[in-house]
Amino acid sequence: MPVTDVAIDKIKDMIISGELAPGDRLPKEAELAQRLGLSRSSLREAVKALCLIRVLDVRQGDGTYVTSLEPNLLLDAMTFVVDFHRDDTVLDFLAVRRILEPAATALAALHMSDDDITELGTLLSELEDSPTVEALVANDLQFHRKIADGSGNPVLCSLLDSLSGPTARARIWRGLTQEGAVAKTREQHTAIYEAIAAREPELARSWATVHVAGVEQWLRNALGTADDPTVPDSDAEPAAEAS
Amino acid sequence: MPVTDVAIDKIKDMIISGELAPGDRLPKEAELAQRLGLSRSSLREAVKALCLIRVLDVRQGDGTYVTSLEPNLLLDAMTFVVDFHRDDTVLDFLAVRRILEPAATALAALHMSDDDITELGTLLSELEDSPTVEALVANDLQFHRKIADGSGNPVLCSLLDSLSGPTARARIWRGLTQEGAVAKTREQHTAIYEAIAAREPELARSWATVHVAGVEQWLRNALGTADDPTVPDSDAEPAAEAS
DNA sequence: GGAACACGAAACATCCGAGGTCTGTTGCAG
DNA sequence: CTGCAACAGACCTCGGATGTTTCGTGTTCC
Repeated sequence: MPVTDVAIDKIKDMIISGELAPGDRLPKEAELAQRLGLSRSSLREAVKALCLIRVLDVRQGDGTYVTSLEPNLLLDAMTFVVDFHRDDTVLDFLAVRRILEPAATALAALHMSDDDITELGTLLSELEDSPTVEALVANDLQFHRKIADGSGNPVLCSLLDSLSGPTARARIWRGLTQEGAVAKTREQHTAIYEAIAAREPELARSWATVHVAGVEQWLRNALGTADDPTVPDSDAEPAAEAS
Repeated sequence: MPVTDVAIDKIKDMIISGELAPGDRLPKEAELAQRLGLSRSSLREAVKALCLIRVLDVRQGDGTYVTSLEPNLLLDAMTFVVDFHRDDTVLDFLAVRRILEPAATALAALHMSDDDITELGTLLSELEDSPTVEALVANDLQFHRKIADGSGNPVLCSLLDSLSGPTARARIWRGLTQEGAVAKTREQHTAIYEAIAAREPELARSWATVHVAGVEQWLRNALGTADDPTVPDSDAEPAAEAS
């Protein structure tokens, strides 16, 4: 195993074992390199990798620190990963979102504060009648994020946020607007909001299901998949991971 | 922005734009470094970071390649991230699993092949009466993974796999065995299996819910949280990241 | 003729040392 | 006490030298 990977594991262990707590500062490059038994160059590779997944945070002129390690921070790094996926796997991501979003919406109907619900309503009314695509995407993102946040579970919130990354969503919206489905989507958003405001978790869940399923259905058609929407290819699925 | 981060974005864009397809080989270090306008050292940091999240795969003596970019590969990197979380956030992860697992189980009842269901049953019968903790964890992991795989959605499968990482699960099992809950868990596993075999998605979903909720309940008590199980701390959540 | 071995080229792994840039602190002047 | 300037510490970037691994090629032996 390359020394860099060893260094990554060592640093990981130092954090998990508690030797390095969130917010702690790491020894300086030269010192840590000597302690782990490798050169500064190799150590920097390890640090950079841990930086990408938001475990470490380096500040030039200051030092290298362990981040807060909060779920939202670490899960946010997943957005980076989701960006790599192509159109043919977007449906799989959307299917997961179809599971999580209704659950989050139902939780939000139970746990959201009255103030947050008011803000949710404001968000809806802020949208103009003929918004730009950018405004639509931004508003849609905020709306769903606020609900996810209202579920009270930071992991669930971050996961949902990552699943429908800006990239994928922008592309979807671009297509939706071309078919004039904006009004329909807005109606559903309003219905979700009202269900949450009425503290009706099951109603909110149902509307969320309808909402996501609608997007899924549209996307499925747009991608040219004429299969039964409820039955993904079960037999046609090759056994991967063979080797 | 550091040149290394720029390089990461550049490489990312090359992949997303299709200039580099899955399985493609990157130009050699020196060449790519010159093309991106940085030194080999800095480029190596970028490559190492992309390597950690399984986007690139470097083989010494051969070259650097783009991985298959399949969901399971990329989501597997999340296991690394989950490892960093402490006990106080385990409940949040478990809550998400409580949402996903029943859905996956229901899907499995619909889509799993007869052969796979047979294997699932074999898995259950393979477990001895007084298994070691290691055997229990391994068996439990395989059981749930096989169901997740049977959902037909690779994203859902990988996500579930990451959520209940070996570390957290091992710790949970260690505790469960101490209270003699093994028999109960096995009964639930059997019930889930039978529901899937009977092609009863709703029954399978319910058993899965019961199963995960049981673990959640036990863990909540073990952690000493006497709060209302259905209401996470919504108001008590401090606004971190202030600075 | 085919297979095993030896050699060499290509590419990554690791290290080193020098110069640059940014940040936080310290000390002085107002 | 406040504001500015110089200083030291820490990370950033670079380019080259050397080691290690892999793959392809050509040769030799059976």
